[in-house]
Parts: sequence; C-alpha cells; structure tokens
Amino acid sequence: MHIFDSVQKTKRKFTPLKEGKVTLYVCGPTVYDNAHLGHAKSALVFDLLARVLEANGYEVTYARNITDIDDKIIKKALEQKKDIKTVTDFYTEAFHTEMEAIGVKRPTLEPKATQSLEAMIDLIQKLIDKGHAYTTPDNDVYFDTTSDSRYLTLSHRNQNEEEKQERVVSSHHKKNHADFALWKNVKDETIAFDSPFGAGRPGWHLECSAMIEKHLAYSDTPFAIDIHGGGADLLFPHHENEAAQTRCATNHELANYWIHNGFVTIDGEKMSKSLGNSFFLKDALKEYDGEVLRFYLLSTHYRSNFNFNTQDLEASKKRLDKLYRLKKRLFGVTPCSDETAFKKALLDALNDDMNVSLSLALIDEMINSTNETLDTPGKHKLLKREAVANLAYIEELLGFGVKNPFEYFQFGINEATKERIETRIKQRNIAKKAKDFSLADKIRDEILSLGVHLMDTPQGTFWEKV
RNA sequence: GGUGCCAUCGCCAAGUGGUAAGGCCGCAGCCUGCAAAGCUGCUAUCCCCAGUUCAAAUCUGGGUGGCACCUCCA
Repeated sequence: MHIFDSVQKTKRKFTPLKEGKVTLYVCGPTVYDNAHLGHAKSALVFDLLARVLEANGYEVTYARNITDIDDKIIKKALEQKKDIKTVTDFYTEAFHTEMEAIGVKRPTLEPKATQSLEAMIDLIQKLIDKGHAYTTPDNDVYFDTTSDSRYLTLSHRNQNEEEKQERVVSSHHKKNHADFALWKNVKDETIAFDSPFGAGRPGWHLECSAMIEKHLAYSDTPFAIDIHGGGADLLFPHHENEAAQTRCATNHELANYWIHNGFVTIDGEKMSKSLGNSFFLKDALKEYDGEVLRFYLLSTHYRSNFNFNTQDLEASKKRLDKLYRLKKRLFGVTPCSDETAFKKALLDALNDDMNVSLSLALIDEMINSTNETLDTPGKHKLLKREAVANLAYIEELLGFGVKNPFEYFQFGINEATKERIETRIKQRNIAKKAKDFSLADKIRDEILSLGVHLMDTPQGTFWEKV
C-alpha cells in the first residue's frame, strides 16, 4: 500500500509502526453548525482510508475528535440563548445522522474536548516545565514557537523578516507573532474550566495533541501515531502547531504519515462558512440519496479540489444506477467465496494512494462484461456467483451498493404513490395482454409524469425513479 | 508580497518517460409491440513556447490561466 505524505510531498510505501496495527487520527468537526459538503468529503476520504487499511488486514484504531469547546460555539449559544451543551449535543447528533446517511462508519474513538481537559492540562504543564510555554500578563498561556527548532518544518514555511518585525509591534503580550494560545484565561462570564493556570479555556490546537497522547500514542516508537489526517487547510497552522506541541512535550514526533484532502468548491471557490457559500449536507440529503452523494464526493481523487455541481452529481447517480441494476439482475444469487481477479485489481487500485477513479473504471468494466455475458443464452451460474461476490467486495471496500436494489430506485417516492404505481402497472399488464397498446402507453406516460420509468422484462414489469 | 498545487475529448476524470483508462452527453445499430434497461460500434495527442531523449501528456526552463494557504476553516 502506498499513500501520499503531504509533509514529505511524495508517495510513500506504507509501513506501520507496529506490525499489523494502524493508528489513525483525523481532525473532526467543531460542533456549532451543520456539516457542509466539505466536511462530508473529508469524513468520506478517511472512512475510505480506514476501510482500505482494514482490507489489507490491519487492525485499525481510528480516532476522530469532536471539538465542543470553541468561541464560535459560545457565540452560537449566546445567540440562541441556550446552554453550550445543548448546542454541541444537537450538532453532534446531526453530524452522526448525516454521516450515517452517506455511509461513513463510526470511528473507533470519538473523543470530545470537554472530556479531554485533564490530558490538555497535563500537556500544557509539561510544556511550561520544559520551557516551551510562557504565561502572559493577562494570564494566558502561550506556546513559544522559537523554542522549537523544528517549527515550520511540517508546512515548509519560512518566516520572513518583515513579518518578524511586525509581530513584535502587533502582538498582545505574545513574544512572537507565530506563538499560539494553549490556555486562554477567561475574561468574561461565558464558560470556563478550572486549571492550575486559572479558570479559562484551552486553545484549539491543543486538543488533538492531547487526545492523541491519551488515546493512541505509542511510547516506544519515534512517532506517536501512524497517520494523521484532515483537510488541506489544516496543515498550517493547525497541524504545524499540533506537531510542535507534541514533539516539545513528549520527545516523539506526532505522526509518521500526513494525509490532507482537497477542498470542495462551488463555482471554483472554496466552500466555507466564512464565505457564506456552504452547501449543507442535510439539504443535499433531501434531494439525493446519501449513497449517491457518497459516490459523487468520492469519485475523484481525494487530493484534488472538487468542484461541486448538480450536473456532475446526476452523472454520478447514473453511474451508480448501473451498479444497482446489475445488483437487481442478480438479486438472490449466493456469492462464491473464491478470490476473483476483479477483487485483487480493485484492492490494488485503492492501495495506490486510493485511486478511486481507476477503481470506478474497473467496476464499470466488470459490470459491462457481466451484463454482456448475462445477455447471451445460458445459465451462467458461476459467473453470477462471482459477480455477486465482486459486488459484495465493492460494498465492503467502497460502500457502494449497500442498499436493497429495489428500494434504491424508489428514493423519495411515498407509500401512496407506490401503491398507485403498482395498481396502474397491473392494469397496464392486462391492457398489454389484450394488445391494447394505446392504453398501455397512456398508463406508462401517466406514470412517467410522476418521474417514474417502467421497464418490461421477462421477469415482469419493474419501475424506477428517474 | 511569501509559499504551494493544478491545466488531459462538449462535461467529469485516470494515466506521470514507450506511443491517450473509465463515466456522462451525442450519433448509429441489436433487443423490445413501442419504450426503458442492457449490449455493440463511433468521437482527443494531452494550455502555449523552447529544450533533454531513440522515445514526453509524462522530465527541464520560460510563459499564460485557475486555485489554495499565510486569519476561523474539512
């Protein structure tokens, strides 16, 4: 298996720190608002990574945090006149529901900031003791970036002279412009936690380092964990700062491999809450099956930027439809248990830095050749069983085709309409038998106006939402 | 301004030194009462210029265009 390490900027062969095991940490959401398509993309990418690692036989411990301490959360709670916890619980649950809808499995661990305060305080104390952190006159605790000789080696930045001069002037008691808060002393009555440094709140970058130490870190390897992931915008300053805290406090580097996914854009511009062009997952789920969104968002390489538009989404849906039609065609067939050439090729493609595009090409070729054979006379028993096994593998690895194929094609149709369609189909079949094709066509047109296609097959008449 | 990424058929998108995968759309055909679905066939020399090489979409240099990070951000 090879993955592209965004710190070394090269595709590297993956070798775990401990034989047969993988520790993976991904930066999760700050729960103050609904998840947009960008959050979905990131969750999807690392869900796929975890699946591929597991398919390679690794025992994967995957942690994705939930940031439930944050200024934006406090702001939201004040606006809505609600408790912090009411707000964070609401959005955490929404996140879970929406992730489930797009087939993202729950990570092994989902640590929350509010449950990790002790670990964060420990980490700050270590940094203070070792001279990497200092307290300001305002009683904030800051990380001293100049105390870390390897600072900026992760994101490959350099501090230019101009910036260095400017920062002395503009800083609020910070020694250096790049220094960041580990603990913010509370200056209002909103929310505060006790600590040896006074009542306050932890800085955002801290929680990931603390959670990794608490839940995942090895103590006898040069790196705390195997893989750290997140969106490309987190490389700097978030991951740079995490890495600095961890190496300075613990004497090991944070992660052996770093993976960053590309952005979801709209009209070529990054989707973000601050730009106000977010497309919320919950809204997309009203229009489209979650699996269609999964397929679409995962259909291009994870490191590329992904320009969202509904035309491409529709094209993706048609591609997924083909998979489900084959599934429908093979409904009830027992899979064979043998290895198939297809399965091997599919895993090989995904093992190459998650080459989903190549996997999709392989899947389409498999679907086409299976359909082709099925169109010729004969029972094709073995081929059918192999094809079903292949489809099951696609489900397991990529999470495509997990639904009942008949239900998949009925997305968004209510029960009353379903009954009406079934009744009309029966009437139409009577008309067909009587060779009254004008009535049959009239009924078909009527059903088509509901957005439903009829398909006459030797096994009977089926229907699908267009 | 600093740093980095990207540019392949109408659209989406693999390939990163050996002569252009796949999907959508379109056209022609098979099948079908007619459709739908399925199947078959057809459609690019890779932003521009120069260079390296027996050989480049793939490497180097220079352009042009787009995007991102440097502030909260998946």
